[in-house]
Amino acid sequence: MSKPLPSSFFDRPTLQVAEDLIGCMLVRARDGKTERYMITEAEAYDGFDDLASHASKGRTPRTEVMFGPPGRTYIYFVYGIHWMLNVVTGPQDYPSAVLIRGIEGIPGPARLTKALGITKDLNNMILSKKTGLWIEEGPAKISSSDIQKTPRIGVDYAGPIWSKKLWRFVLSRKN
DNA sequence: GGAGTGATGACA
DNA sequence: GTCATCACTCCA
Repeated sequence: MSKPLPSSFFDRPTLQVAEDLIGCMLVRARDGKTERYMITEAEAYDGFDDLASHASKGRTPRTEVMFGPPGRTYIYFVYGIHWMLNVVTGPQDYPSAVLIRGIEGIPGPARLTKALGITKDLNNMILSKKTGLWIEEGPAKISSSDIQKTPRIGVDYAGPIWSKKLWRFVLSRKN
């Protein structure tokens, strides 16, 4: 099988990484089993000025991970209930990440973390087999015409400029 | 449509 | 220390 994507994959512009992640396989290894799911939905959070990004508030203990090196996990807790899985992108000291919003069979960012048993324990970890969580190339190259670009979800508070950016990527197979 | 839930950051 | 806010999901 294919190998985990190297950190160099994530050391690129965030939007490009987000789009390329569509169709890749999210792999979770635990309890002696390895599960693979195709990524079907992802969102980009990019830079200091993106008001929808936690990093726009500056460098804090929570957002520190987003400023770190690419290819790591950024996992945080929201609404007192849900875990979110992000992958850090871009260079060191530049805050950016891609939120994995959905995988095949499990739409919804909080549902997939629940299904895969992803919690704070996996925050700020390198995506690798050692971690038990990584991403591989997908079985088929996804054509850009099969990827929809839409506004991000749940970020109206960020104002019209940032909430309207088409930084959400969704796989839409056409048959 | 609205509740639930607790970490986080802002302010003092 | 307090307070408001939240990158969501579920049930009505």
